[in-house]
Amino acid sequence: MIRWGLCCLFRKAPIKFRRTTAKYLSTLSHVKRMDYLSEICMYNAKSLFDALRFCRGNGIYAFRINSQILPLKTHPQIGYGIESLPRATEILDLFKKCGAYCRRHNLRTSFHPDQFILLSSPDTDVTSRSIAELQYQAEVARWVNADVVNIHAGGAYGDKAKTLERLARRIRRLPLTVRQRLTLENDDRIYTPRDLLIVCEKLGIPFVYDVHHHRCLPDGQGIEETTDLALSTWNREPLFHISSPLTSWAGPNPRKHHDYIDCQDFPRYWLPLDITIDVEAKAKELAVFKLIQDLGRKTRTE
DNA sequence: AGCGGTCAAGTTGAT
DNA sequence: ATCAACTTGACCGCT
Repeated sequence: MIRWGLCCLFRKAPIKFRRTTAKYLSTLSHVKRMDYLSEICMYNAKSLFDALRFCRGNGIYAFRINSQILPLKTHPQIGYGIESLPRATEILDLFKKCGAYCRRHNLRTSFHPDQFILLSSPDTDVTSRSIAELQYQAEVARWVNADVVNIHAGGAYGDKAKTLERLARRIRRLPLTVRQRLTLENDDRIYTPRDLLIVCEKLGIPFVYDVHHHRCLPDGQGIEETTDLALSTWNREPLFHISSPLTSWAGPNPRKHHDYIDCQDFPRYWLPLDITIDVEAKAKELAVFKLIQDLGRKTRTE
């Protein structure tokens, strides 16, 4: 059975997550700043519970948690520890309640730190900030029982092979809480599945296969072969990504995501697999519903 | 109440 | 050398 995954937000369901900016926070006194952050973190923890309840009620059993769930947690100037927020225990308990809910109802959660999180950079300031961010996301992952913190390999820095070696070294040295959850995903500009599968196999890190990125940046290996190789890197339920191009595959920028998934883009080979598939589409939960429906209709009429 | 400018971060590639 | 793209809604502050 496929476990369908929703990414971070909702199009129609009235569930929102709040954020703030470093600029605004820096205009507040320390006390006011901590109060404000506490309020947002509390709100987000409650929203996460709402999100999980919505997903469970609608047949969506995987949910990707936004990196900003605790906004600006590792910002170099205004970063903070959860324990220094007012009502920290209440916030923590809410997150742990989300974790218990996931365990009880077989929901899977994951994190996907964004493009600035780079373990492969030659700049050690960049990597140490990235490691701090990964530690924060892994910490929240522990509270909510998330088993994936998924990143890309980063830039080429003029030499992909050297960069991948540097990446492997940094991954080996990560704290266990991070490394146990870390996964690598192919991107649409630089690192293909073929590049990353080698690293993943070598390090025992699972590979998140994004077939849309693979189509944007092919490597001569087919979808079926890549799927099999990706599956073999997982010591738990595999996680894959699907999306469709905004305009068309022939258009100027097929990398941009569409509101929905064109079920022609969905690899038939994936249909019988026991995997999680995150649906990366701008119509969010509506896109998940539509894809499930379209695939059902299609397979019935064939 | 509504709208517009703005938002932590790095890297690449177009100009 | 500079700057948009990547991705992206939600925030604050001003009208």
